[in-house]
Amino acid sequence: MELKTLGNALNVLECFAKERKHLGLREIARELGVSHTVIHRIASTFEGRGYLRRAPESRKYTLGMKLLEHGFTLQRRLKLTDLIRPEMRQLSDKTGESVVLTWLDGCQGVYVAIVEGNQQVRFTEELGVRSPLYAGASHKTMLAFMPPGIVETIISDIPNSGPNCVDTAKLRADLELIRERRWCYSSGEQVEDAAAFSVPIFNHRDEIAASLSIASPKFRFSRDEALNTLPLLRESESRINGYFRRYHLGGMHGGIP
Amino acid sequence: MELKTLGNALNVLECFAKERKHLGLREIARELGVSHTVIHRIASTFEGRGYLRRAPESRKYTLGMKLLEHGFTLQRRLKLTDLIRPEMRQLSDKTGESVVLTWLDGCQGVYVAIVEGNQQVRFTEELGVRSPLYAGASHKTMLAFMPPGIVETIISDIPNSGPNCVDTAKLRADLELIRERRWCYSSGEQVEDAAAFSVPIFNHRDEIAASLSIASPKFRFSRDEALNTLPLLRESESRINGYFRRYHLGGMHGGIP
DNA sequence: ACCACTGGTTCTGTATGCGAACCACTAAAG
DNA sequence: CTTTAGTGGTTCGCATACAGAACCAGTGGT
Repeated sequence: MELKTLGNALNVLECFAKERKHLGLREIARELGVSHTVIHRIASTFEGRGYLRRAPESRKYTLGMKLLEHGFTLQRRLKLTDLIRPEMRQLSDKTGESVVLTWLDGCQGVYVAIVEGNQQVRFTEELGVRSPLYAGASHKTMLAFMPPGIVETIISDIPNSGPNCVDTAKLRADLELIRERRWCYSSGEQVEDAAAFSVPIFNHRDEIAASLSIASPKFRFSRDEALNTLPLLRESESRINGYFRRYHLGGMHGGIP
Repeated sequence: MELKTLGNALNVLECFAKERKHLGLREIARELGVSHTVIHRIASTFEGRGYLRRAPESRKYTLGMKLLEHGFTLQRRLKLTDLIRPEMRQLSDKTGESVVLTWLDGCQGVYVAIVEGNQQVRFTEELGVRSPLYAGASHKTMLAFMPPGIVETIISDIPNSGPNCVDTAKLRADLELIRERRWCYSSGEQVEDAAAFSVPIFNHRDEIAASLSIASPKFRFSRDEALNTLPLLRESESRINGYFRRYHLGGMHGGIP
């Protein structure tokens, strides 16, 4: 990070990312541990440019529409709305389950598109959520196809104790299997009651770029039930892979943070 | 605008909003009329934080996923995905035409959600596009219900010659009619070959907040055909209005820029 | 080998942003 | 009613963090 002012400003913006909607000047200042005057200057600059706005009554700040605009530009650029989401919708209609596209960004996975199934009980997840690559079918599927050096670094960074601890030996075996089969099934790994079935998506340079998953409550999505959907999943996979190749989407799995 | 550095940084970000995907350092610098060193510092800060990223081959910069995240947060907060878009989908299915939600932001309208109709030829528009309030049914519908003082200011700011010139007398009459009927039909106004039929959406404080429109190629959407859809439109209007009230969405039509 | 680019780095003067102390205001507490 | 503890907003001197010229290193074209 180079520019301190800009860094501060982005910190401010990211305060709003968590579920808190409205924040006061001093509230932000306290959280970031800087003077409230700093925040004031940042916030009013943001406000003037539409990145933040203020609730008329409480006078607190909220995210502004400008960010929605940028988000839309990006969605358009990733061909999400016009190509990929319709394809996902088809798959969801055929299987009745939720379909998720997870994008590889640096060393994390981001849910960028979700089409929910038509069942009463169905898997659902918040868009834009980021998580590390070593848990859950959608994420491990991507990890498996990353360059070995980077995979090593990521694995060695996994906390080997505490709530998020992972058996790295088993993980390595999993990754090997995923590479072999080009799919991954997991149950109750990332989300307690959910199971997912994922296949990898590559970019035009054959680098791993994303993963496409069918996700479901685990009681009706055993490994066998998942495997039944493989032909349908493969069909969508190949079409989406086509889009990635044609439009040079994805890739650049970036350096290690 | 208070902070120069942050202002510069936002300018950089907005360079990418136009349809150009990849930009080089000096390219941006030239456009903004500042030293390329400035842009370099800004860009690398942004890159480190995920707001920009670089294409591995061309080494040029592009928008980063972080902006997608913020966009999603905002969409979630506006209840777009879970409540409003499904309602719009229903309306679109019933009418066969595209349905558009236009949000009031300051003194401009922003297209925040579009559900396209099922017809071969149909109205389509880019999400996130901003335009002034004095043209097009969706925008005039909002203008009509803004506080009279602000309406005056907006009208007096309309260029009264040139390509975007508007007959302000006629506009005033239109607005009067819209207030009376609570709907607005326009044809070929904002988009040459399109017609639109709009109703206003208010927030919990009964301030104008958005507009809901049916949009169609104008050859199959005459004024009479539009009026036929009024009952359906009203139904959706009232439900969406309910969401706006319940969740305190919209409003704060802000000051004059 | 040259030129015209590119992104990246260094260094210095000064513009610029920082922060303690200051308002003016509101809402709750005494 | 006054007090107090909040709030957002403002001021101003000082130190610093940023701007920009000049620089390097790399690349692709001629």
